[in-house]
Amino acid sequence: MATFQTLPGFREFYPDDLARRNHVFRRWRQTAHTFGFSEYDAPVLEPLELYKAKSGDEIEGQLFSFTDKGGREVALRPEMTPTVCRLVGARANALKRPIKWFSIAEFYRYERMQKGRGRCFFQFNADIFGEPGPEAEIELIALLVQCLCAFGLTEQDFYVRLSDRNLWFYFLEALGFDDTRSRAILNAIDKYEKMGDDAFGAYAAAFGPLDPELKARILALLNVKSLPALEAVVASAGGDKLSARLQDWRRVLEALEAMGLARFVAVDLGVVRGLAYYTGFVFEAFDRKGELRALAGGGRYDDLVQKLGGPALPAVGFAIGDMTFSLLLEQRGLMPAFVEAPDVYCVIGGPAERLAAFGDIHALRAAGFRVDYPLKELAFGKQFKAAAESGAKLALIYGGDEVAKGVVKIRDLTQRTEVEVPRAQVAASVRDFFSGGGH
RNA sequence: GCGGUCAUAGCUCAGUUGGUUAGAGCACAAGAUUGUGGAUCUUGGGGUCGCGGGUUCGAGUCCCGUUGGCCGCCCCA
Repeated sequence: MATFQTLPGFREFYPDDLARRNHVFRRWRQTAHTFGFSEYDAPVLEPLELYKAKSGDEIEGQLFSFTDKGGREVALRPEMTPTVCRLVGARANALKRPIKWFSIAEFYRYERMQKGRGRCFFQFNADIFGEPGPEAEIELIALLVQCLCAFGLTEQDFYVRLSDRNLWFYFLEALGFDDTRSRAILNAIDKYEKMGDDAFGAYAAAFGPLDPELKARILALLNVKSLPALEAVVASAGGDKLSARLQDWRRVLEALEAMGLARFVAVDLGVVRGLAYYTGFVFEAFDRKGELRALAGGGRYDDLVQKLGGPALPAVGFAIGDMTFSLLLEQRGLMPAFVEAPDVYCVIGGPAERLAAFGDIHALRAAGFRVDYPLKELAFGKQFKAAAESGAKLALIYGGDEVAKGVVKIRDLTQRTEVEVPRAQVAASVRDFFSGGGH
């Protein structure tokens, strides 16, 4: 047993683990690029003040924070949003619009370990800046859905719950609640799913019991599960703000319908998301079985760039965490077994054949194929076993007979078929195999 | 921060009312095996029984503490 343990909540990635992690990151990155998002990165260590400014002083208890040797109060980043707001804010006037950015980065939070949650984790973050209308939400929800579908997940596996803090505020305003009371109500709504009626206890303690009729109307909105239901409940409250807001809802849902993504999206006003900096649409992705914590979450935060010292700049963003997401992929059998397999494994007869093979091995590698071979002399039987276990699609066989004839035997390890090709044509044959739908 | 539960090989686990030198399967390595597939057989390496203290002639086993894992609460940007 090793003398030193990893710090609690931290993870080590042995090659198999890292292969899976890289597989996930690679798909996320590809997907973001297909949507026209640009990748950025930023420091892991930031001034503590950046997070206090965004979330308040209480946040410090949940950060890895300390004083550095220069006396600066610093913290390991617990999220990307403040950082990306600073980056975009600093160059807001110079950046070509729309600003569509993403990152894949590690974050740190000083919290208790739980299933799907550790003290360090990775997130895929995507944000759109400078777009005040629901077009940004449309683009981001579509990206979120595709980031999950890219792994083979379907509407059977997950869905996105869409809600709207603005709609809630307008609705509560129409019911006669002031801003302070509205925020207390939203807190109750956030907890309602878990706590039921007790969720309104904090409100009652602060402002007195909630009028039963008002409560009934709040619960009516909370239980809305479709656009027609939303329209009906909202119509009962009336008001221009609300009807304008419904227009945004229709645009979002129509667009997602047109993309063929409506089956992934559920209207659900029960989602309001905890911390209060969201200013409009909010959304969260969950597994359909409801066994795991949230897969992803996001929403609009139009005031945050300015609050952090930048210009007024509307923004929408979301993040997918790697831990819960990987759990879901494993549960559904969607994590590939051979994410790090070589393309080609060479079977080599002896020292002389090894020298012959080396020329092809290096040429194939230089051409971009992943090629492996046994580092020391092994019996043929073991080499074929090693080739099969490696996950390679092809074996190149350099035996005494082949080398003497100036050929290489190419074995398709999946089909269990073999062909002999002249040495000079090995690279071309391998290329044909892999470009011809051979994998 | 609170509560429950657990800790024996890289992994999954046995280990009797406390009793010699702590075991198995898988994995890993070598051989059987000098030309064709995840097999089989043989052999091997690998453990301060999480750590520290206590009880005892004797502790993997009982007691206390501690560290860590898992599950839940709080929180979840």
